[in-house]
Amino acid sequence: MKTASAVALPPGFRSTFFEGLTAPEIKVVLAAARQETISPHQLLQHEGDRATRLWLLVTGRAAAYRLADEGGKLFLRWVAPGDAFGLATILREPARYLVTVEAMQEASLLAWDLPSCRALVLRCPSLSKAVISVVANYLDGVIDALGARSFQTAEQRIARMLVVSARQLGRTGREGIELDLTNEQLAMTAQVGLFTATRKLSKWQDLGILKKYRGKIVLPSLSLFESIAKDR
Amino acid sequence: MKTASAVALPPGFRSTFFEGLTAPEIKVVLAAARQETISPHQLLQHEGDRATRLWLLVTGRAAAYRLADEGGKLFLRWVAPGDAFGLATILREPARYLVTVEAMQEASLLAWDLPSCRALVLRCPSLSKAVISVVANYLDGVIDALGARSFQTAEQRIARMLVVSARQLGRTGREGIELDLTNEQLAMTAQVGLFTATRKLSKWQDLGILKKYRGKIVLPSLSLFESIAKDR
DNA sequence: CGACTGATTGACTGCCCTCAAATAGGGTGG
DNA sequence: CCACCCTATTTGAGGGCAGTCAATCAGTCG
Repeated sequence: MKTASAVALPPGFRSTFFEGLTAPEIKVVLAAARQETISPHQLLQHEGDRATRLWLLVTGRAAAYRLADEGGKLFLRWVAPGDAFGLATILREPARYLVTVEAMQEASLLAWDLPSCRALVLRCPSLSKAVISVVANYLDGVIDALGARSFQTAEQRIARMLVVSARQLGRTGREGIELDLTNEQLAMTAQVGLFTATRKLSKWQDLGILKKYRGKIVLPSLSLFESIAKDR
Repeated sequence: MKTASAVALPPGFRSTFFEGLTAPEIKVVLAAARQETISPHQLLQHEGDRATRLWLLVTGRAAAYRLADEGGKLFLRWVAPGDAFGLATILREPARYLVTVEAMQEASLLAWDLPSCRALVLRCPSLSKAVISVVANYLDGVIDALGARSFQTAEQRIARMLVVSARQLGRTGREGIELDLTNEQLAMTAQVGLFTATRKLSKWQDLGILKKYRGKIVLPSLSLFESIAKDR
């Protein structure tokens, strides 16, 4: 039986969110989804708001962060295609979003509203486990970030963030992995001052281990930065 | 029908882990538990090990941390009576503990092994939601810690940790809230050098807003430290 | 009364943040 | 095609928070 809203996924689309679900379960989940589109700088969810939507990013890019008291943003992680968020929607009644998620590029996503989530969680018992998996993953990532912030130097954190970002949103170009990041964005994600980030990048460019363009960084080799991030 | 191992809980024992479960469900869960005891400095779980046990702390105190590369410990949170951990055990097969949990005092706990967890999760659908709640809670706490590390001064972090610790493991004495913490422990939990912690505590003692003894801190008023932690 | 662990204080160092000012890239409109 | 603007980037100088080292003191327990 066909559903009225046939969801179109890009060929080869994979999501860890679906791992652990059976094929029929995935079909049921997809059938309940609505497809949406969003523009850069728009908020997908705002921390503290009531959780009424579960999302799965299909294409594009978003960032999850928490707002600090004085207007600062505490970057938490990139949201890449295949990543789910708004998971608080699964919980029982009084659930609120933990973080704010903002689109960085034109993005398309799947969305499930509150009634759909409640229905799905009853029909697919594995769904809860999938959610636990994803949340545990986020937790792991944030703990890593905390460790980096506590035990690593600014240089190491920047190198680490280059590696992490490259894996999540890097394109493979002819000179190496291309990253669409401004110095300011990199600084924010690596928990480092803007000027510190600029200095380190300049130094690395002088050393010839990366190339910089306006709003773009090209890394010929990731392993170099992996060792900078770990060592010492 | 009575179970062979009747679990004895202290009067008035409450756990957020049980919120959202119905009374019969709680009974089923408790019936499957084994009661255990552990001594200070013993590890309840070790990060990276296969998750084979789900725990609920009944009495005593434990600490969750992650081991850094060079032997350092990244403190994550206190584990107080009513707190559950080892939640990775609920997940499907290849689950590993995310963090290390160490008993700080003589502690008694409830434990569920892998088969019990699998059985329980089938019998109690709400159990998964309870686990998600708890993990989300941990995530929230770690994000807070990351924000503190990024945006707050050493002094603010120490004040914050005094408040957090007082809430979780403070006793009410005649002079105020008593905390069994050494300077070194406080420094570790607040992500601050030992000497920095000592200096701030001395300063506060000179100001008369707290009293120190060997291995013990007494806070007449929490709100003072709340404002120190937030302000600026 | 030793021995050990925890606490204290001072002096020094250094990483990294802040501020100021100038430069360069890339797109737009005339 | 060029002038212009806005934003991203670069570089230098300075300063402060807090971490490190060293040495001493104090409390507790055997």
